[in-house]
Amino acid sequence: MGVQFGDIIPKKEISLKLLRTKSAAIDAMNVIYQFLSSIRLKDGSPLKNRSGEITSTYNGIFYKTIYMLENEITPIWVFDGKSHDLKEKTKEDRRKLRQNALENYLEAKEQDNLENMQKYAKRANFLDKKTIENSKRLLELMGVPYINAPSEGEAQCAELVKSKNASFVVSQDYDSILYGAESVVKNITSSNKSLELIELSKVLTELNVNLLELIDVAILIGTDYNPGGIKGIGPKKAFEVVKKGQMEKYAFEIQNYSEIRKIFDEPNVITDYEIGLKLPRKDELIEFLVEENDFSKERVLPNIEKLDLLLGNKKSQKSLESWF
DNA sequence: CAAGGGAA
DNA sequence: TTCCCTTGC
Repeated sequence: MGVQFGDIIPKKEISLKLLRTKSAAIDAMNVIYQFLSSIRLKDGSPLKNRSGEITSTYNGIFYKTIYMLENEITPIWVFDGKSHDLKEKTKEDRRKLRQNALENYLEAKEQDNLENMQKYAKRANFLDKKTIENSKRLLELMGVPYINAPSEGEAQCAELVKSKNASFVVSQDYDSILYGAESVVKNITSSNKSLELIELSKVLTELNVNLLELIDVAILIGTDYNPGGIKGIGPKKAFEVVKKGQMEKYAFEIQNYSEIRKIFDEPNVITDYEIGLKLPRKDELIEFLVEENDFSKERVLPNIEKLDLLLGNKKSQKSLESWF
């Protein structure tokens, strides 16, 4: 979900072309949940293989990866590790929301209410361990790198940008900038929706704060580690408080304030990882998609060939990561 | 969400 | 060619 900065954070529209030749650190969980809620049949049910296991996720990863490579963007998928203890409440809240949605879905189903079935099915996304493991396996077979973050994926994505192993983060949330990522891109899709670029340095200069102050703003509004933030304080007031140097007045009201600040300021990340592209393992890929998960062979084969071609060309060229 | 096919 | 809509598993 992330911090609700609202309209306060400056962003700009960009074209896909601007991202050409760059590497993207993808906040995998964020994107996978999007796949799960949007890749659906008419009745709102997700795609499944013959055993009833959900395959929308694999569909999304497969086609989005190819789409990015086609546009000369190198994806690096970053998966969450173990979340911080302080996130428990947020996780529990989300579980409840999903459970609620599931109950609403079942009720709509009983009433044969297709519209509500679609609506609630999209919110009742339960992701199991096996789906995550298989997602990683799929990327491996495709020859595309992924990283297991020790903790938050968004923090690891930010590390990749900071170390210039990626140029930007792909996520629908802004949180990566709090971890110090210079660039976050929202809405990388093939639809007409415009791409949105958020640049940390622009955010800081335009709002006239430093990163630590921005983190304080986020904590006042509410983060995953202190959901809800301080009652009565939204984005606008939060900036006022921080700019007037009044953070101390509120800090004591926030449980674990300094610990939360540290999560963003000194994120738990790794710096030793493998991000090279390989050639796809075609036969195993066909086996995974077609045999195990019932993708249509007719549709998958040309895409595997495309992937092979794209990666074959790409492996030789290495570009230095930076803007402009 | 992206691909694919048909309409514009 | 571009747009729109349906399908995918």
